[in-house]
Amino acid sequence: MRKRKVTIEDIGARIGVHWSTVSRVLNPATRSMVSEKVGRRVLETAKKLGYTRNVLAVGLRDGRTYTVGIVIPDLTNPLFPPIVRAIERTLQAAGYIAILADTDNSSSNERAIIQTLVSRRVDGLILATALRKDELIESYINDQIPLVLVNRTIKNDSATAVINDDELGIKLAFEHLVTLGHRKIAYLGGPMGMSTSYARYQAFLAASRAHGIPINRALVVNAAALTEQSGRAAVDQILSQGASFTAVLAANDRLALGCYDALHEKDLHCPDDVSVTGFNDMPYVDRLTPPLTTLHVPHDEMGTMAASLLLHQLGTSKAAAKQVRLRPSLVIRGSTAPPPQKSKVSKRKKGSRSRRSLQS
Amino acid sequence: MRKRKVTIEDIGARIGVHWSTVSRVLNPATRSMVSEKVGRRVLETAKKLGYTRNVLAVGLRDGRTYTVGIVIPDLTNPLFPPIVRAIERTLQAAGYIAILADTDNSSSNERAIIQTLVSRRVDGLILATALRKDELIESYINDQIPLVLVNRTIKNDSATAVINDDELGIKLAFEHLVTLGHRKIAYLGGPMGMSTSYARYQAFLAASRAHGIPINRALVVNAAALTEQSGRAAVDQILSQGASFTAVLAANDRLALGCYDALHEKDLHCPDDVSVTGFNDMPYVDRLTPPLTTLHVPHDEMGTMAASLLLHQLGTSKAAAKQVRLRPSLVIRGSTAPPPQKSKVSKRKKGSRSRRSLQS
DNA sequence: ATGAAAGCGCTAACAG
DNA sequence: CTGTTAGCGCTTTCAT
Repeated sequence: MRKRKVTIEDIGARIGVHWSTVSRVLNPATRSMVSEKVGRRVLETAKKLGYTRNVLAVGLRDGRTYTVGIVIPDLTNPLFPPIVRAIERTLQAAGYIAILADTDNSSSNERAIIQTLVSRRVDGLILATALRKDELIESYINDQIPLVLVNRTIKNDSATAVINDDELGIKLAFEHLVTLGHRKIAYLGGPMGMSTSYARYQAFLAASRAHGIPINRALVVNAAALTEQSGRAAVDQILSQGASFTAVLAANDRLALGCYDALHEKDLHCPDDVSVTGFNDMPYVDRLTPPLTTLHVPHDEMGTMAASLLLHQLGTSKAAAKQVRLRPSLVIRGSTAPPPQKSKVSKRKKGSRSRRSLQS
Repeated sequence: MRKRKVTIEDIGARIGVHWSTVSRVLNPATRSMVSEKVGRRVLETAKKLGYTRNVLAVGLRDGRTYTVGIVIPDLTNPLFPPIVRAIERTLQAAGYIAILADTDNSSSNERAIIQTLVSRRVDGLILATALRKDELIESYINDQIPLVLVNRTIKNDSATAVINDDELGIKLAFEHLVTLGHRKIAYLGGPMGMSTSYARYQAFLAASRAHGIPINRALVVNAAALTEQSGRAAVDQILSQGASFTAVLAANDRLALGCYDALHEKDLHCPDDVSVTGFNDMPYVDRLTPPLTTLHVPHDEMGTMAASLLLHQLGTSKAAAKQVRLRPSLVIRGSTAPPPQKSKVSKRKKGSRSRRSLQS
């Protein structure tokens, strides 16, 4: 920083040994090559002079930076901090550090950011930004850049990834609703370009079939973004179509929150009029009114696992792509209950009956 | 990464010019020294070969890494993501990147982490971990390490810092409560070792005096941590002492949440029985029941400002320590209301009257 | 306008 | 056991 840093040469000069000797002492692996007393003196003066090894020089020399880049869409999305934290912790324990970059949900940013990361010679990348069809990521895989995807993955399984078992999650939520007695279940999904949203949507369709519940297209919306705002808009849209439903299965907690808003505005009560489920178990959703029934995903484990997989790749030069799916668990809270005797939804709507016939 | 990266020497060899020429072309500042046509050819082949400049080598050579370290206590505390994000955005725009490190609220971790950061030759540090008496930070300041404190600061004003105007915040909250008619206001503070908690506590005392409200020690607790858990414990403690109050002024949103819990458990209703105010306006506190009245602090601006100040320090070699205080604004939501006609708090308690006499 | 070479701090291979 | 040296990739003087 400001004042010139002390180097191994400085400390060598100070006690009259060559800097290579100093280097040996300072390096655990080679410490044994040096005599006891010289070693001690080196260590002493190193401390006295306040020596800190220049990791850049080391990196330059042996082509590893012990640095990995973490790329996420948006740090203020409560989903990510726990993941990032776990990644970091794991990396730190292995002597690596993390450069965190936020793409602001823009893939043009993403390109530039990853470019920066690469030019800084990160040893590997952990990306939470994958799209199902993601040429950028595929090109990095082609370039043999060690890389692990987290939370979302790309279409073909060419990447190492740590994701949720989305099918299981939706299945659990669906079964929960059905067990409560729901048959008219609206689905609030996300952008089809994301593996999570896609898988959850497919799982919803599958679960409907499995339970012999015909799919009412008027009750299914895949929103353009996983935000409260688009969740709200989606529910408004469903409501405006007048088809009746007693539950909303949302593919994501934020969508579910948007659903809360839409219901609230229409004076519909959750869970008395409409049950709602989410996905992710974001921090603080247990403190909402009502507390959100949702799928808990093990964020910590997700981060830890992603970091471990990357570390593994960095160790063994050639590792096959590998997918890990973590099992979410259903957390039943206050937002789900048996359906009302008489559904309030679309009661006042004209034509709700004819719409309802779409169900078959 | 895996395959050897292409260097300026590679591209020079490819078109038969010396690498120093290539370097000149690639560097905007020296591009003009090179002939038009050579320049073009260099750029072309650079692109063709997929050249990415090795920032490590540059860093080693001219002693700057264009990297700054961000140290925060805990990324999963909703307070920090917005700040970190703003810091990052600002840094990125200036060609810097951020290494993020989480101390896990442990100052022994912190020491090691900053050590790591320093050994990686970060150009500067942004710390959100300051204690009022913080020898570690003081030593870094002595070492002339460019450094900016954010959110919290150290006792003497020797550090550059971006903090809240805590006094103003507490004053606003207090006035709000007084205006509603509250006179028996409990205070929920945090650890006195943190500048924020300290300042807010002092401000509470000052505000009480200013409004001629005697301080009832039984209504004032400075909790050991800024968590929901300790907030809850603190309110339990106040409640158990039996002194009556109609409002709780919490020094922090998480403490306020803990207060919600404690109240809820005792069947006390907010705001009908007890009003509650927080501080920070964390994400989602507007969605609680009741929505929390709190002090909004401009997290983005805080991050942006901190990054800018650091950037400034990195530019001009010698900058005087400078404090920036951002003004919080009161956001009135559903957790505050006029006091009840007859306070339910401590009604059932024996001896509450004698306790109350402590007020004078 | 371009080539040559020094040097940033470090590790490892090679010599004693 | 310890000293010498090359070289990681780059920028920048100094020559030409």
